[in-house]
Amino acid sequence: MSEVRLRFPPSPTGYLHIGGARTAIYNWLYAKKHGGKLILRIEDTDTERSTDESMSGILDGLNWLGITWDEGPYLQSDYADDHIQAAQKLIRDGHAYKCFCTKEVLDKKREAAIAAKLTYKYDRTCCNLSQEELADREKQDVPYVVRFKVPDSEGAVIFNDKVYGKIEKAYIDIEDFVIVRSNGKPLYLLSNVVDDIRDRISHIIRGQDGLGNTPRQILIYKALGSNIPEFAHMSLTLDPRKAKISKRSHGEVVTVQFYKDHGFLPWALVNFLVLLGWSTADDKEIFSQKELIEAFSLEGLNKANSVFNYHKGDPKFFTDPKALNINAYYLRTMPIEDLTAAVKEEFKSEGLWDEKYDHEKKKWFQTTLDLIRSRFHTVKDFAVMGRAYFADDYSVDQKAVKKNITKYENINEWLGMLAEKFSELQNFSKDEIERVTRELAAELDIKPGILINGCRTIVTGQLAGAGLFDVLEAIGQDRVVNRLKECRY
RNA sequence: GUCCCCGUCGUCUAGCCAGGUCCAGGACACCGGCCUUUCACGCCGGCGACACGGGUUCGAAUCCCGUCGGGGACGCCA
Repeated sequence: MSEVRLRFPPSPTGYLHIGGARTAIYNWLYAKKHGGKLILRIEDTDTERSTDESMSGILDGLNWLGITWDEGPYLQSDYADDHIQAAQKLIRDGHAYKCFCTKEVLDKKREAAIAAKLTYKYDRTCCNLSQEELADREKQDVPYVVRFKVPDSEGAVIFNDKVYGKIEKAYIDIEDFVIVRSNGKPLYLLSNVVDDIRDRISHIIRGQDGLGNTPRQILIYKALGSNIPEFAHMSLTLDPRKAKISKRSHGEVVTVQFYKDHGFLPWALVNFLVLLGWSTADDKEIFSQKELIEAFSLEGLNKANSVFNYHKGDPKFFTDPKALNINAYYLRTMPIEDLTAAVKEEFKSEGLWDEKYDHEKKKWFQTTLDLIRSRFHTVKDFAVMGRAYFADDYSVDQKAVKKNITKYENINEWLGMLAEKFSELQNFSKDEIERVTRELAAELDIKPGILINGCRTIVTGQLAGAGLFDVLEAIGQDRVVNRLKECRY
C-alpha cells in the first residue's frame, strides 16, 4: 500500500539532455533512498516525433550514468486502449464530453479573444449541446475531440507540492482541456495519468514546467477515482541568459552524450548535476553513490531555477567550470584501479592501449597515471596532454618551444650532452637522473632550470608537467635518450 | 493578455519554515602568497551577495505588503 514507486517518463524525441538526466537522477535517488522502485516509461504517443534512435539514445545515456531502473522500459503506445477506455469512462461519468467544434472555428474564437484583449477559454459550446444535437452529430459521424469537464463550482484545485508548498488553482482559470484527439488518439495529460495509476506511481518528481499541468491532472485522478500521488516539482536549469536549456539552442553541450564523448566520468556528471538545484545543509558537495542516496532529500531542493554556467566559445572552459572541476577532482582522487579502467577504455578507442598495461606493465601504467593525473580535467587529457608517456607521436607545444628551446642557442648541444650522460647511467632512477642533470648544469655553468625545462619540452612536448625527474624515470631511459638526441620540435 | 512560481557573491548554494549567535558561511571561477625546475595538486589570504521600497519588531536575509526583475504554463506536443 505504501509502496514507493517513481517513474522517469521521457519522450523519445531527442537525446537525453542534462535536464532530463537531472530529473532521472532525483527520481532514482528518491527511489533508492526509500527502498522503492523506479519505472522507466517511454512516452511515445507523439508518433510524429518519436524515433527508435532517440529511445536507444536515452537508454544509453541512463546506462552510462549508472541510473538503473527496476521496471520497464514500458512503451506508452502499448497502452493506448487503457487511455481510451479511461476517456470513455470519464464521458460516461459526466467528467468529459465530446466536442465537435472544428479547429478552424476554435482558432477564430481564439484570435478574436486575443484581438479584443480578452482571455481565451473554450466556451463550452459542445458541453451545452442538447441530447438531440449530440445524437444528431454522432449519427452524422462528425469528428470530435474529448474534453475534460472542469468543475464549474467556485472552488479550486489545491495540492501540497513537496518543494513549492501549497499550490492553488481556481477552477475558473482552467479550461476544459482536450484529452483525446479527433483521430481518436489520447493526449499526454490523460495518458500520463492513466499510466501513472496503472504503474501505481506514488511520487512524481518532475520539472517545474509540469507545475501547470498538475491541477488538471489532479482533476483527472479525482474523476477516475484514484489516489493522488505526491508531487515534487524541481527547479529548472537555465542558460546564463536565463533561457531554458535545449539541444536546439545550445547544441551538444547540453546532451549527456557530449560528456561521455569528452572524457567525463559518469559519476562526476551525476555529482555535478545533482548539485544544480539541490544541496544539503552541511554544504557537502562531493558524494559517493552511497553517500548521495543517504543524503538525498526533497527538502534540499531549491525553488529557484539555477543556471548552467556555460559560455559558448570559452577558450578555457568548454562546459560549466564546476562540472569540470568536479570531474578533475574525481580524476585525481579516485582509486587508481578505477582510473585505470576509465583510461583503458579511452586508450582502446584512441588506439593507445597496450595489452601489457594489464599485465607486466600494469604497475608502471598505474604509477604513471598517478604521476600525471592531478593536472588533468578529463579522461581525454591522458591521451592528449599525457600522450608522450604512452606513444611517440605526441605533438610539441610551440609555446613551450619558444620559452624553453629557441630562447637558448646552444640548447640542442646541451640536450645532446644530457642524452649522452643519461645513456651512460646504469641505474636510470630519478635520483641518478637528477644528479647527472645538475652536474651537467654546473659544468656548463647554467641554471639547472634551463636543462630541466628544455628537456621537458622535448621529451613530453608539454610546457608544464610533473617533476621532471619522475617524468623521465617514467618514460624510461631509451625513449628519453632517443628523444633528446632527435630533439624534435 | 490570463494563471502559477521564483528572487542571497559572476555561477552553484547555506542560512529563511521556529527573527538576535549573519556588518551573511561554503564551493567553483578570479586575484595574491607559500611550496617548486615548470604547471597542477595542497595550504594560506583576498575580491565578491541578502533586487528595491515600505511595514511589524528592542532587533529582519529571515515575518507582512507593494514595486521591479526573472522563469514557467496557457496546443487536437510531451
